[in-house]
Amino acid sequence: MKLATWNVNSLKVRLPHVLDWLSANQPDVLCLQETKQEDRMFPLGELRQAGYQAVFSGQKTYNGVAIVCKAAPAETISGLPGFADEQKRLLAATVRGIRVVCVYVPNGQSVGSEKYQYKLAWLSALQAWLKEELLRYPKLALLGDYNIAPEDRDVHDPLAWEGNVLVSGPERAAFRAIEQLGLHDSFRLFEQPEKSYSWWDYRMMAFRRNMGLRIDHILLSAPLAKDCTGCAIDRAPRKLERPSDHAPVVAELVGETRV
DNA sequence: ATGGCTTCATAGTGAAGA
Repeated sequence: MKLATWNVNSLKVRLPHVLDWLSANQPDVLCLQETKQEDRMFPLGELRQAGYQAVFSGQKTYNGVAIVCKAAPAETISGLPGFADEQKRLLAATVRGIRVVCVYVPNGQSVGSEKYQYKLAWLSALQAWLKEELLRYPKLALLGDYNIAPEDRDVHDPLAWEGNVLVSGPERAAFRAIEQLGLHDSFRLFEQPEKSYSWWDYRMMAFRRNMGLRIDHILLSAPLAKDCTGCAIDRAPRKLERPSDHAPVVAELVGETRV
């Protein structure tokens, strides 16, 4: 069982990359963020031809999430229950007995801004909802672009980034609060290369210089974490022409998890 | 260097991302 997440920064532009990546990697589930596409434009036909089904919640220009999967998705919900929000940032579906939650956490713009407050409020609502969702679905995976680098080792230059949005204390505290629900950062269950990142700025040749942040994560509840055999960031698509600024993250689970 | 790219909505630039 292979679970993956990828912020594609426009599914319209990145569809060829996504189709190639699906074909080469054959994940069971791929969560997408920043599809930036209304639902009526979603490329369901192309994905079906590649052997995938999908649920999606999109909008024009900004945000937008999708869960692409081989098996049928069930019990789909979109949006954070109890949190009024125009922005399409959350999608949950049950796939082969696993509750898959796909999130595009707000960026926050800058510490102290209105968008930063919205980010913290959103994360707080997410945490509260997850607490309930975990009671209903003990096998839960939370995948997405968290827009939080949890630790200094997830930041290429911690000093330069100190206190900045994506690394600030309150954001990291929100990340830890979610972990404390019993969700494990699958990437850190294993030994990893130094300076592992999932996002690099388009500017300054940041990718070539590996000036990145690890802000895309796959968190697993205990019953899934114990079956997790590996987690890796796939830098290959970031090297392509016209890449997304994010790389896919993949977690592998042993065994056939069924309802 | 408070920018550097990239995308989108637009039709010349501006917002937003991270």
